[in-house]
Parts: sequence; C-alpha cells; structure tokens
Amino acid sequence: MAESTKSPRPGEGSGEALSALLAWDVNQPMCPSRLILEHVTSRWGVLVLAALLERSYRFSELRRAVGGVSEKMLAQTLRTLERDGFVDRDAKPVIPPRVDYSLTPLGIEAAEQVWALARWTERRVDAVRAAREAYDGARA
Amino acid sequence: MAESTKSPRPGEGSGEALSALLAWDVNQPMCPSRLILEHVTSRWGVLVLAALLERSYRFSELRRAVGGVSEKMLAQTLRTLERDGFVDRDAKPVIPPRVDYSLTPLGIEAAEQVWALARWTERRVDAVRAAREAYDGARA
DNA sequence: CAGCATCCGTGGCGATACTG
DNA sequence: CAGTATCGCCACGGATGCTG
Repeated sequence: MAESTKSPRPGEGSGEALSALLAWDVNQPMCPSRLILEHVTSRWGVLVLAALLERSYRFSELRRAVGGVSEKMLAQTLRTLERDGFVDRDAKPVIPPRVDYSLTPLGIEAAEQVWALARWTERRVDAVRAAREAYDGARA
Repeated sequence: MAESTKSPRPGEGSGEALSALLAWDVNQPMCPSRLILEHVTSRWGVLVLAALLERSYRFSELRRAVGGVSEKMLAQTLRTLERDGFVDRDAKPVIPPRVDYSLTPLGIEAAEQVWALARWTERRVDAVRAAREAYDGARA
C-alpha cells in the first residue's frame, strides 16, 4: 500500500502543478481551472461526457440514455459543455428538428478522464460498500 | 489528434461497462456507483483528494491548503470520504487535539483518477478559454 | 485545535407549460 | 422534436456560536 506504482506518479513537486487549483483566494473571479473542473465533474456533466464518448446522440435519445436527467438540466449541461468546447452541437434545419450532439477532440480528452474515473468507480463499488458497513458498524 | 492513443481505449462495447451508471430508473435507492461518483466528484471532494495525494494533512492545515472551503464543508467532505473508505482519520489523544488525514490504498486509487483529471484541466485552460470566446463571440 | 449544532440565504434543480 | 420560460421547493453550503 505504501507505493502507488501507477502511471503519472504524483510524487515530489506534483502538488505544484495543482497550486492554481487548490490555493485560491476567495472573493476573486474564481480560478478558471476550478470552473472547468466543476463543469466536467458536475452531476450530469460526468454522465453526459461518458455517454457521448461511446457515440453521438440526439437530444431525446441522450435524455433516455442518461437515466434521471431532466430536460432542463440536460439542455443546460449541454450548453455549458458546448461553450467550454467539449461538445459539438449539430442542428439540422429539418422538420421535425434534429440535433446531434458529439464530442470535440477536446471533449474526447475530457471524457476519457471522466470515463476512467467512472470505470474505476464501478470496479470498486464492492470495496466501498464494505468500507461503509465497517464504518457504520463501528459506531453502533 | 483524431485517435485518442491513450490508455483504455473506450471503443466498441465500453458503454456496456457504464450501463449501471447511465441507465438508472428514477424512484429507486439510487445506483451505488453514482453515489460514490458524486462523492468523489463533489466540489470539495475532488480538491481534498488531490491535496491528500501529495501528502497527509491536519485539519486546519488542509483547510488552508484548499482555498475557499468552509470548516463545515471540509468536515463533511472528510467524513463522507472516510465512510467510503478513501480517507484514513488518525485522531491522536493529545491536547490540543491533533487529527491527521491521509489516503487509504483505495483512496489513493480514487485520488489518482481525480488528480489526472485536475492536471488535464489545468493543461487545457487556454483551449477552453479560447472556445468560450469563440462561443460568446458567435452570438453577439 | 478539531469539529458539531444551529440558523438561514441563495440557487440548483425538478415540474409544468409554452414556442418554433 | 428540441428546446425556452416560469414557478417553487429544498438542500447545499456559508456564518456564527459552543464543546472537549
């Protein structure tokens, strides 16, 4: 458990790289990287990016794919992600309207990060459940 | 940039693995993996995990390291992460009280995912800013 | 120092209704 | 179908005060 033995070893000096993210003076325009991070890690942002990594979706299709998202939040999430340059919105001038959403190259990069996290989460569900039971049991 | 050339290429069939996360019937105990994901990607959860990956921290020390976090939210975040088995809380019975927080092996895994995402975000800040200016400019 | 309890405002978010 | 607009709730989260 001592060493992580993983890819980008976050050893000495790695904290430096996140200094802009971690250290931040309140009452200030808010550090840009935090805003981006909050968009990407937002409740629906994560799931939308993960879904779009698989393939492109139409609006309602995406709404059905991501269980529990309201129409409003999906639209809002998509607009935010589009503005940040992660999502490409392709509105075809036909009737009935057809709008396809897909990831930009930048969005693919973001989605891959998020996707790895999501995958990891699903793999570790049991470990977390065990930890919770231990935690809850310890204070009963 | 066309191909991702990164670690776990999320090609065909990768969506299957996230089916439990994406597809979820509302009015139900809420899928476990989503809960975990929301803890990890929560506003302060991300930053706390990233900070603790560098080294262990005492409470106030961590509060100072993570700019903008309130005492309440830090305590709450730490308790959630502890319960999920990500954070180890070491309360030393001394006066004045001293409590050290560090990552468990499971927490290190989580933090590495989150850390990679945070790093990526900082690297792409400029690309996102450019995208936003393009987006905002297009509708003016 | 560590952190729980309480109060309370803001806004995130869902539900509903309406438009192109 | 693909959204916008509006209303209203409640819970996220900050500020303050108290305890061990």
